[in-house]
Amino acid sequence: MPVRAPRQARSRARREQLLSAAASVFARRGYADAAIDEIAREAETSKGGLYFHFPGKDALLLAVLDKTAALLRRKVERAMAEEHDPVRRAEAALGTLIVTLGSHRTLARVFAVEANGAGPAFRARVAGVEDEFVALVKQELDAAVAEGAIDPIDTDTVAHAWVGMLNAVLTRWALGEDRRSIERVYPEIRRMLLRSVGADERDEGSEGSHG
Amino acid sequence: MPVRAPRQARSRARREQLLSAAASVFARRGYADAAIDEIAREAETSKGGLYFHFPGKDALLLAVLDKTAALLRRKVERAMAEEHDPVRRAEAALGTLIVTLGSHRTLARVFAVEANGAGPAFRARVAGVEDEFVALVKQELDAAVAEGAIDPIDTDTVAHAWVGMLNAVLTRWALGEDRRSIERVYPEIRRMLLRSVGADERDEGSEGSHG
Amino acid sequence: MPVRAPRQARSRARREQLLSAAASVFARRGYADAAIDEIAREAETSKGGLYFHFPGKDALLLAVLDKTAALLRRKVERAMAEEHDPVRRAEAALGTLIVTLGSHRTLARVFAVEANGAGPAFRARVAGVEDEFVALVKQELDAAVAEGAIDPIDTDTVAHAWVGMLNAVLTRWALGEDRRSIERVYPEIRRMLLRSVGADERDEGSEGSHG
Amino acid sequence: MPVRAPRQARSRARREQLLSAAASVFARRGYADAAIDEIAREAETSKGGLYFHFPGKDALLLAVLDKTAALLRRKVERAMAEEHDPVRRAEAALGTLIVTLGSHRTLARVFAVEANGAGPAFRARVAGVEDEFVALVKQELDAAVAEGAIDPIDTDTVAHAWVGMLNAVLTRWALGEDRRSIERVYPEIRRMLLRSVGADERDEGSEGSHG
DNA sequence: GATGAATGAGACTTCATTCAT
DNA sequence: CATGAATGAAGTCTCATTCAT
Repeated sequence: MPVRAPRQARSRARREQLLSAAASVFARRGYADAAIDEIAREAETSKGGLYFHFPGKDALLLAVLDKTAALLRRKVERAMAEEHDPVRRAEAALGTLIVTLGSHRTLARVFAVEANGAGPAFRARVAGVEDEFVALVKQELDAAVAEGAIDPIDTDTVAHAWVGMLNAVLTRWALGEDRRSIERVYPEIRRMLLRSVGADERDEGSEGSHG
Repeated sequence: MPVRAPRQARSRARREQLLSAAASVFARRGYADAAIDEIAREAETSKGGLYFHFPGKDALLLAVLDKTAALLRRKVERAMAEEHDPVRRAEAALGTLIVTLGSHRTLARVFAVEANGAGPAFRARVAGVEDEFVALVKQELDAAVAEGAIDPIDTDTVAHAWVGMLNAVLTRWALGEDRRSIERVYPEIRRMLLRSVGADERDEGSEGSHG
Repeated sequence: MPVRAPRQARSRARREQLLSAAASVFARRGYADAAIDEIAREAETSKGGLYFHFPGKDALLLAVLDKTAALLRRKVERAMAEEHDPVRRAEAALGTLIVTLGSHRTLARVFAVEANGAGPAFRARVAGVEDEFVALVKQELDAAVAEGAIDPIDTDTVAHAWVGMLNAVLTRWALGEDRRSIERVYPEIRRMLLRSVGADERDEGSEGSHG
Repeated sequence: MPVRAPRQARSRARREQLLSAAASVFARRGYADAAIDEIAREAETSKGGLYFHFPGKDALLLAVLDKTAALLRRKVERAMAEEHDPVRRAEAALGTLIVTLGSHRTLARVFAVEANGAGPAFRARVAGVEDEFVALVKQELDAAVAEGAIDPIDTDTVAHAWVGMLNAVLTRWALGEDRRSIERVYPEIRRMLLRSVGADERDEGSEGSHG
């Protein structure tokens, strides 16, 4: 079946084009003001073509969200696997989030901003992903507390707060209101976060391989 | 003209009704999905009546935002005036933000969530207000550093981070995804924040008068 | 309130205009091919104006159907009230149906043809009206049987058949495939129907006042 | 070319599959709401395949109509050939129509209902077929009048009325609003029709072989 | 012959805004 | 000041049809 493969490949490529165009338009105009027409045009296809691949505008946003989530998961997992110390693993997770979204401003904006203004279903999707990362962080904080590396704290609240703070930083940056490169700001943030749980931060120089 | 005063009063009352209805509908439906009709109905007036008081839907949201900002400013100023120690003043500002929005879920939601999904103009308005509070906090942190009360830090970044974290906490809560009362979570957050700048937190029992 | 009355009047007039335009377009194009745009244009208003009065295309058809049904009911009731003999009353009902729809080709077509091709909901509406008339006829046939005026028959089946035949005649005529005036054909049909139940048809000359 | 025959056979089989699927979907959804996709799926082929066999949706309906007409013609001719008495021949024609469509609810529905709501071209096709049967019936009625078997009547009108009534009965039944089996109702209808032309109906027991 | 991705015209519907009364 | 009917631009989505593979 020499026809199948190329067909599937083209189809998948179209899907990616559409997803990427959608992210771009959502980021530029906001979900509500994004026109299907514009997305189709930017993906160099037609409205009908778009609807062949996605059942509706909402599915498009959901797909962008899911794709972003998958990307984040992949990167974070890899980064955490390289560390063994709990605090460092937690910190690697957060740092990877920042670095990854920090290099995809479009995705960052859709993920951190537009999804929130687009209705409960989308918010829920993002919240679910956030919770995943909160759980990841909490797990490491628990381990760190257990082995006495940091002060005994309410790890759930702190994990939420850490992820929340990153979210806030990312949101600000994604909105273009923070001119400084996000990577430049992060070290100070990290120092703050570590200090907030009484973690020792002597030997940070050795890592810097997020992303 | 003895008629003037009551007329003005009625007019102002209408305005308030409309503002309150708008906040309520924006919070419930989101800005994009909020119908002018529904706002008018909830304010017990007509579409035409609404347009007499506000030139458009956007003006309505902007007005809600401004009203909320004024409320926050008022409360925060008052709370800060009661404290003299820089760290405590900073902390009073943040606590007041939390307590105030924490008791106006509707406003919190419009301010922290919907305004962000509604377009650049609205975001800018909110960002401006946030910056005010960042500046306020930074000013106190600078003073605290100067008098050696806390570690020497990048006060700008930390101020942003603090306000950002509060924003994240508020957003989460406003979206109804955090079941716990916001006041219950805040003490742990505050402890974290103070610790993150190396502030001493011995004597917290003495204050509790935010709001 | 000198404003109220004229406003309501104008509103009602618009509604009628729209209903009439809808009937006309539905008859001309068929329900599926009727464009809201065309109906609005023919009613000399705008698409939005139409949607202010009717929630959707379906409601428009339903309203036309209901209006037609009401018209038929009114006329038939009046005609039956003028007769006292059961067979004549039954016959008056059918004759009025014919004469009334026979002078409103547009309504006839919408009622007898388009409603059937437009989906179950519409069909059901028409079927309900048909059943009303079947019941009316059956009731008179039962009376006629009871007093020995006609042969003992399955009055239910016959009533259905009578109404069905009229429907068939009307449909044909409404579709424009029967060039003869419908009133011209009806006498022969009536004779047939009466004969089909063994009714005596001596003195028909005295009546002719349907309509 | 030994390949020709099987190829043609396969092609014809496809056509039949498509026709049958089309009838089924038209009956289920109505012509306007029937999706080419669904027809193709039900025929276990693809959209492109369908378009190879039929130039368009309309051709599909027309073909279903023609097929149905051919079926009816065949059955009616056969049934009429078995009778010699004019009235009986007329009656055989009608009875066969009822019995045949009565055992093909799908075809009945497409033929008697959907074709009417689908536009002039389709209506005309059905009307043409109806006229054929009207002519057939009229011819027999004329003969019956000529030999004095029935009253002198307007045979054209009566023939139209007879066919019309059958049509009404079939329509009702096809729409599923008449729960009784159509064969069960027919005898009473037939009695009515015969009586309506003054035909004697003593010896009905001998026939029952329509279909 | 078959497939299914792509097209694009056109449909319905929504809704912020206007304005005569 | 208020009302609510009217406007019309803009948007999402459907689907018969085409065509490269």
